Amino acid sequence: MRYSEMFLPTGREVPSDAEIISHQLMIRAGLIRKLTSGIYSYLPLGYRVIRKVEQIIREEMNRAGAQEVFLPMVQPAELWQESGRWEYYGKELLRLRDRHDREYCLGPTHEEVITDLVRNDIKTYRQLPRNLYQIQTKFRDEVRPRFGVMRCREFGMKDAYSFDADEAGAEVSYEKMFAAYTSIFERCGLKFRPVEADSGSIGGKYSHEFMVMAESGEDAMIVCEKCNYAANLEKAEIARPEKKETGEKDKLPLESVHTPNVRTIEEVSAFLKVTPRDIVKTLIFNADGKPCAILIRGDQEVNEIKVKNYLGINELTLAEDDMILHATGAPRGFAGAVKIKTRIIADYSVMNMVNFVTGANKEDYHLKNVNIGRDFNVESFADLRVIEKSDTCPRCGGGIQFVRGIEVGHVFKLGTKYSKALKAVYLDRDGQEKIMIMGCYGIGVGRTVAACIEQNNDENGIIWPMPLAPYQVIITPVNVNEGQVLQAAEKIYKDLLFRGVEVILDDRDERAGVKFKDADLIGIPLRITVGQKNLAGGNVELKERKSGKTTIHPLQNIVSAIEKSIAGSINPVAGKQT
RNA sequence: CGGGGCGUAGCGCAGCCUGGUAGCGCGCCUGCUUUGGGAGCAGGAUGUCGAGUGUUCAAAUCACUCCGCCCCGACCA
Repeated sequence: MRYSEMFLPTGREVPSDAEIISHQLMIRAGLIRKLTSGIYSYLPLGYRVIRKVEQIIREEMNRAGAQEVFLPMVQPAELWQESGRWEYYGKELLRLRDRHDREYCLGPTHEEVITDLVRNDIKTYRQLPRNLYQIQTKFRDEVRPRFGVMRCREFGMKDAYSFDADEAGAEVSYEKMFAAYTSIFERCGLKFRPVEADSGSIGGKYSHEFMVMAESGEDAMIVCEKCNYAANLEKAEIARPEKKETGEKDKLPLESVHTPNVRTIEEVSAFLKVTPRDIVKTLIFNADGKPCAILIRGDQEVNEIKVKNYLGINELTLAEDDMILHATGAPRGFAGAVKIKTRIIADYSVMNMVNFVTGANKEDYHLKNVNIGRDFNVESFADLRVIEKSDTCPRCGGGIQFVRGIEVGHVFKLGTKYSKALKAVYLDRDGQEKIMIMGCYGIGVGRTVAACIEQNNDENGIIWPMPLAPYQVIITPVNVNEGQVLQAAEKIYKDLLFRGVEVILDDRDERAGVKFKDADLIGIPLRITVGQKNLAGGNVELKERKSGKTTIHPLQNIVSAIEKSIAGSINPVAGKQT
């Protein structure tokens, strides 16, 4: 493409509403423009990158045996009512009505549609397993879109769904997708890692998120320094400690202390001259409408997702004042496990505590020397807290590190959540009706592009890895008014086009500096500079965007040098297509 | 949904407090010079000042209402 004919508006100024580097660069390099909050247009350069990612996804999905479909974006309410998510999904689901006043939603994901499709046309185990995928625009009415295409409302996503006859088959499907995702992100040239994650509102048993490592990432995770355990902070497990028996004689007599207006952990520890580690924090939660007490050591934090999963409930919030009053008999700030009128679940952190401090369930009083077993009993001990720097790997006991990342892919084992609700059943070998086992697998396409920029940029702009680069080469004639220079550049341009290289010829009548700056900003991996000086010796200059290294090549060798460089930096599809 | 901020030329911003001719830089157009890292000089175009209502002789400026956008929080594949 000739630069002079391209729609490629680049900018020098950093847009005022772009916070993170990828957002700034995507606007400055003319990849995207915002239409309205959380909704973006992709310009030609940006769309080329999107298509590169999509193509890699297609190749790897096909190779894994998945088949591409294209599903509707507008979906009838009935289907969502059938799965129960019309009620459950909340405001993120954009609902609309047609001229007949019938209700629809814009698809934020496609479990319902795909399950409906499959249940109508798959009847026997002979037709299983199947894995169908699509690359579609999704709409989620995010509360707060931000970071450009990283968290937006309308976004491109690849979603795949697997249907299996049994658990063992579902496991195989999951493993295949896990492997395909690994190939996809490797081919994109990203530094990433799969981490164990909570499965969120999509539901299902367990899942892995594919995280692109980036400081600006919205997700926090921990990685083990020794083994390959890595997990989202929400999910990161904490090993059960060993139970130490305390002799009855070590338990000091229970004592009630007047603590006027002393409520928070900080206030209590200061008032009683103890550390937060000596206090057991009693949090009253509203668990699907019923109160539940969660005990945890005073210096630690409850992981609400763990609590939610442990209790197997839908909604968990900290209890309102009147629920606390009702459950404890005291206002907020004085809750304790002794004689409380709720279930009591304790985090492992309190399992071995002795002679600790708690609220007294009485206004302005706390208890000292409280002991489990003697003063109260807990229903069970469980892993309910947020992992901390001082914790160790739950698998191998090694040290852990806290890192941040961008979630670009997520693979779920859905089980029968949707197939059961929507009655996606088949007949097995024995003529028995069985429910299909599902899996679902997503990749954020736009987000992958943004994540790539987060990992590959410098003060001059984007540095595309070759597999995602919108163009592989840019030819920069230093001065288009010098006939020989332009002619030489045109010749190289035609030769490269002929060889199938994706190339831009910067034929604009601009000063060299402007062209260099633009070439760097839009991040084309290879730049051929054609200038009077080198040309006099029959040479041109090749500059690598990533390393900044320049090499001089005779005119007749430049095309082969380029082809060699490109071949060396594209990860081809391994193995044959199916 | 709660808190805060912003809306003035394509982009980045000043002007508003203290009402009276709408400005600056970049970009854009024309000409001349320049030509290996965002050139110089000269000339030029571009605005419902987010919208509406009110106060006033007079509103970008003051008041009220609405809309949009951004940030923090809550929420969230």
